[in-house]
Amino acid sequence: MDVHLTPNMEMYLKTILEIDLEGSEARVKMIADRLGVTMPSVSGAVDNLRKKGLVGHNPYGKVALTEEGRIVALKVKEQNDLLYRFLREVLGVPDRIAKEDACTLEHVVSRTTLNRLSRFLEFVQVCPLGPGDIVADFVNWVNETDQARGAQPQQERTAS
Amino acid sequence: MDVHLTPNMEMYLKTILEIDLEGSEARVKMIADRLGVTMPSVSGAVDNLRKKGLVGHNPYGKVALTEEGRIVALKVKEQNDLLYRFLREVLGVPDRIAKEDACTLEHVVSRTTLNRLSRFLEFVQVCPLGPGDIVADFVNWVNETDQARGAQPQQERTAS
DNA sequence: AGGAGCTATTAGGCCAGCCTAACTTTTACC
DNA sequence: GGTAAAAGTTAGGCTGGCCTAATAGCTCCT
Repeated sequence: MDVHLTPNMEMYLKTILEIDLEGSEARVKMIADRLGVTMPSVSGAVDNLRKKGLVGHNPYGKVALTEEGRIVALKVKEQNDLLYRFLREVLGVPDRIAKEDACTLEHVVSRTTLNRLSRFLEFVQVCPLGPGDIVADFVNWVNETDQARGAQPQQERTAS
Repeated sequence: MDVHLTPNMEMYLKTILEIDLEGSEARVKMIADRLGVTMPSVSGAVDNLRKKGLVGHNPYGKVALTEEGRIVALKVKEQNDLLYRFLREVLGVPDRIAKEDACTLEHVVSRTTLNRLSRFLEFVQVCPLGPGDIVADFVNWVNETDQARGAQPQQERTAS
């Protein structure tokens, strides 16, 4: 019981969970469309996950998470949510980018760091140190310094 | 001039830079040892980078960054440093894990997020909002709540 | 100078993931 | 109920990255 999955396999699992949470049946085509891959790729991946006991699937049928698969998928989703919230709520990263980054990071960040991140989110929200809202302060500070730096634009727009 | 490299190629490049910064010649074996791969793997990677114009190398010779390779490698290293500092200094992640995570993340985090992260680091250090040191406060708060939660251990030690 | 031993390269194989093309099954509609 | 379209699978090929085994080149020491 410690399935170690590649990032891609985790993505398949998470996608199946998401479809499931929306109340739909996970079909190969649907998964393919969401992940932007072709159906044969999904067929292969599903077979892989089936062999690992994480999904149930008979040919031409729907794909369903097993008990264990669901646990793994939920863990991935949790990690995604945590990272997304941090990027959005603390760093103020634009929504689209926060989603993309969270989706990449969810597979590779250590448990330890995630736990710390979770604590940090809690911390800035409960904000047990008084009136100051750290996040708001950060946003204000960024805006102010952005203005002040108007002249010397740092290396924000990097050469491409 | 916008070489897009895989994470692995970036790692090779960064490793060569590091050896260089230590004042040594980058030899295939040295790179292999540092990255924990075999020499043939390095041979292949170096050839790859040479074809992209990022390193110079003639057979049985040393590997040296080109002008452009150096720029890319420095960028990667910068990203690593930034992430490492954030993990260590803000989140308080243990050193070894911070290094590992930074090394993974350096290749996959968006420029936007890195810029935000950089600003955040600046922010918590300049700490323009008064006496409170956010990081110290965070550490204290974690310790306090850790204690308070002694009974219900959360899900810290995850099943393995 | 010549051979031992280290360093490096080439050759060839494996795995994960993706693709297209071709085939099969299911579905849905007339 | 038969047939066309959609969904799914199988086959085969590609890339990146790693490995081992075998070969080739360097270096150094006697």
